[in-house]
Amino acid sequence: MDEKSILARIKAGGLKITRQREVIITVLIENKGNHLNLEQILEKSHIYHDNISAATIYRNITFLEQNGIIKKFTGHDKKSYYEIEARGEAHKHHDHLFCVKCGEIIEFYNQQIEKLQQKIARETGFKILDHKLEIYGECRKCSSGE
Amino acid sequence: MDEKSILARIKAGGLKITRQREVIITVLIENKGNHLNLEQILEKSHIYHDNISAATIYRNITFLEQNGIIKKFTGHDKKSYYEIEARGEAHKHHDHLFCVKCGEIIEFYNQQIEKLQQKIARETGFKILDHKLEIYGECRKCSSGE
DNA sequence: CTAACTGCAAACAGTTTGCAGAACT
DNA sequence: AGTTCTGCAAACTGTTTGCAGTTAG
Repeated sequence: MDEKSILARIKAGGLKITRQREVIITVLIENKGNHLNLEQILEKSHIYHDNISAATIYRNITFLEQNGIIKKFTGHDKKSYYEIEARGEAHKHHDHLFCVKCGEIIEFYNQQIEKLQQKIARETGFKILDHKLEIYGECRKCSSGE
Repeated sequence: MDEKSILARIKAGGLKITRQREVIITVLIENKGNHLNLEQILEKSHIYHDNISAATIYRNITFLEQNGIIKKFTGHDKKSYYEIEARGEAHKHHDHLFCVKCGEIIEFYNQQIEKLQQKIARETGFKILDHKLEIYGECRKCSSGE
């Protein structure tokens, strides 16, 4: 999903294109594949625009999340992290490995795990809306030489 | 893990057995398999003891968590939930299904998913320390009749 | 022009902490 | 007695909200 179509989506929602919104989206796209918390978004946004407040970021992110443009998750540190959805039409869900030493976050996708979840849901009579698999450990770098 | 051995563990740590600690542990054991947040622990504790404060519960829970006696996780509602570890020696990890409508939490365990995670870790050079799989959806009751 | 948006500061919710008194051993 | 623990209230942190002024369309 590129900036243009996100802005189009915003307009379609009867909302306005503001400098702040553009900047936030730019920052998220530039960091596609990363996972940013408020501070980080704030910091990076200031490169493009002097004064963007936390409130504005939260408000915009809420909209983006509700429209499936970004995905939010809560880290061990109780902060929320945001990540832009790379998906085209085929929504390719992915999960995360967190390195507890250096903080690196690695994405992965495993079809079999996704399928097993569907199986569990069937057995339990559960209708899956979403899921989140987080693995914590040490990445290659940290567990070898440090 | 029963109340007796938990209390023994506390003593071994050079700590004292207080009425509040006993009550908290009793409550957690009575609700083995459930997942309680602060309010719930507080409420259930008052059945046994008039005046237990939130601070005391947090402080004790921190100790219990650090000693692997209970497990904590953060719900979508940003509250922390606690659950006593049922494990004997063979630590049987389990994961959770959350009903977004009624709030019910169902546990499950799937050996294949655990194995696939190990496989992913191998491929990524990652050393797994812990993991968490949370599935959100509607439980049987809520998705049928309501 | 006017409805939506923003920054600010105050409000919130969950959790943590300092302190003086209470309780375990 | 001496140390650890507790309740209380105040402090903290991340997030949300009300408001008056600003801006996009």
